[in-house]
Amino acid sequence: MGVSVATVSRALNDKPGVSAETRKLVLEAARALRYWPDATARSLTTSQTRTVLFVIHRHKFPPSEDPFYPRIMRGLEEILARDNYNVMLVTLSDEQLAAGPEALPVLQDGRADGLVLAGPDIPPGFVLRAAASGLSVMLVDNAMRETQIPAVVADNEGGCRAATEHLIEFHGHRVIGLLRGAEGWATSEERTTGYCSAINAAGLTPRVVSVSETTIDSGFEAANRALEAHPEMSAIVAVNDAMAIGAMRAAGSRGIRVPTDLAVVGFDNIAWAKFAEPPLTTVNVPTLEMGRLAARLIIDRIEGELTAASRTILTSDLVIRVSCGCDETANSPD
Amino acid sequence: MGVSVATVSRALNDKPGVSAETRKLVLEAARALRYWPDATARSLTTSQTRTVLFVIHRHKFPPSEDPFYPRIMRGLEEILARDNYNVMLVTLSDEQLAAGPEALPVLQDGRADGLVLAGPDIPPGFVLRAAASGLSVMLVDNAMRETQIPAVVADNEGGCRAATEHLIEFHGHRVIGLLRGAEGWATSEERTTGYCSAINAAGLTPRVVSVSETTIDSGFEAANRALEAHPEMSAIVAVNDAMAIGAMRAAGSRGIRVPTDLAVVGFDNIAWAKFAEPPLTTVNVPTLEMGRLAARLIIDRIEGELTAASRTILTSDLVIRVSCGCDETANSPD
DNA sequence: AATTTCGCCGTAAGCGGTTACGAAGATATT
DNA sequence: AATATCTTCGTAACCGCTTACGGCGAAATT
Repeated sequence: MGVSVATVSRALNDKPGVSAETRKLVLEAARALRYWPDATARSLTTSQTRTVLFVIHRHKFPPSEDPFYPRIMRGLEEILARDNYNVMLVTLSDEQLAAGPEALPVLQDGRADGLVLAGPDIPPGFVLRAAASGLSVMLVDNAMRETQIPAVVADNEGGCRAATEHLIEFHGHRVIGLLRGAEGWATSEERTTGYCSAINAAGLTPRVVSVSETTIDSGFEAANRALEAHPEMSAIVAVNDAMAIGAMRAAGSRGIRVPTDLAVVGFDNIAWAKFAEPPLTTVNVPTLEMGRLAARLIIDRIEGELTAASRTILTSDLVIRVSCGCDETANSPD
Repeated sequence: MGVSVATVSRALNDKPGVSAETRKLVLEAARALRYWPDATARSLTTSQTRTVLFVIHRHKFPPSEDPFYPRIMRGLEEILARDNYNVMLVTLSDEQLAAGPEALPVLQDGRADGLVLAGPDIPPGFVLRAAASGLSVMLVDNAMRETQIPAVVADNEGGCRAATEHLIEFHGHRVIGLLRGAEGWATSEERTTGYCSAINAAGLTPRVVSVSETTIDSGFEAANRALEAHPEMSAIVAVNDAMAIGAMRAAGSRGIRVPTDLAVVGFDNIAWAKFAEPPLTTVNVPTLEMGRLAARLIIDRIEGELTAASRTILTSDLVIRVSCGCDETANSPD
């Protein structure tokens, strides 16, 4: 009603310089006319888009057995949405990852304020160059110890140590095998470190079997190798749930009962661990929380309130189910 | 190198009116300077953002047991990215869904060219009003028969009919139960229809048990009810894999062996169906393809090449594993 | 009563592209 | 050689918003 665009802008953005009554008038008119300021035009002047990119290796976002990264993305979106930020999904092929961020228009054309790089498959060079290109960058489920990029990760080492300690101290196991993945995969390395530290602290001998993949089938195979090499083995820790389930199958096929004759512990607490036969004791990775935290941190970065590098380690706690020999009634929540 | 912005714009956009040599010069310069046209500014003039929103009920995106919708989103992203489109994740609460699209800035501030509404939880009113607001709209995994909105869905009826027919014709079952979900859930309704049509065509009697949820536990319970009511039942069809797994557990707890004494078939082909004990025969839902197809269709809509309403039904084919009594070697691929 | 101060608001520039329009040079037509 | 046509390219307006700046009237100060 005869009020200038400048005043409207100020009123809608809670900026000073508008009287209370005109502000109210503008707000009411905007509501009545269903008027929403154009995000594009706004971005052009403010040079902030209020969108962040969730960047991930194409093969790590589904198809995969467990919605690990989707859950992270969901946590991210949940918190970002609260602050009127949006999240775009960007899945990248090996070639794109190798070519680097400069070759990707999405990362270069000013479409986003920040990147959340998820998963350990993002090459260090990619991360560094992305960070150098002026965008706010966060890592999730990616260690990159060597860099200064802020990251949020699960406590892989602590979680695996806790699981191993539980087997030793609570159940009194003395021969405990570890089924681990390929060398170079940081997550597997860290979990192995946790296992070894618990084993060594108790004065026991590590029994480690490595396989290149971390699937049910490779867990099956690895468990068979472990049980053949050490028939006296009474417990197995696997670096992920798929391998643990494979290990339980291997035990079954050899007439070894879980948990009576063999305790099995996994890692990740995938959705189906609870429904395995028997329900699998595992280490929970708080994926939703990882996403939520990453959201908070990248918003702070984008808005310049946080500049220091940080490494946030979320605790991964043991979810006790029957496969480790505990009573089912002793279940921790979920 | 002494060339105007207009020429640069024309060269970069493959527009006519630029000589081949200047075009080459511009391209080279752009590459050398790592110059990318600003997406925001471009959007402002062209009034197209090249982004589409993947809208879904917050509880249907993970956390959930199976990455059903994430896989659809991935298929969507894959094809959209080819055409330089981007996809944003928007999860909505019940209240937001009820309030309607007008109340959501993301849908109103010109941030996107189109919406992909996924899952059956989007209220019809929401869909209609979203479509009326000028955005291109697509439905995925959502029937909405009554409307004119283009949709891509799985062939729930045909899939369930095929599964039931397989049990009747290939294995000769005569008493086949159906474990279905709550009334009003369209997917469950359609699958039930498919079951009934096969049963009726064979001159058999439908044996249907309804439960309000479709979880492993409710499948367990429903199967117990079905087996008690009809001890002669030799096969069970469940409207999803979780219930089918519950049914297999119920059989096990009653000393009924699967598939020897009871055949079980699920629906959805969730990731873990393959690893169930025994591996579950089920009906595959081509989630990736649904996403890919939705991408193609919404791009066509956005670019105005497609205006007619359409309903695309992707065939859901039977994945034969051992739980229906077939030999494991008869496996179809994945 | 004249002046200063201050709150409120409008005018206009600018964000970085795209594109209609017109100018200028090259080529074809007479 | 003069004119018409075509190609190539630059100038400037515009997209819808934010914000620096200045104007204006009311309140405060002298």
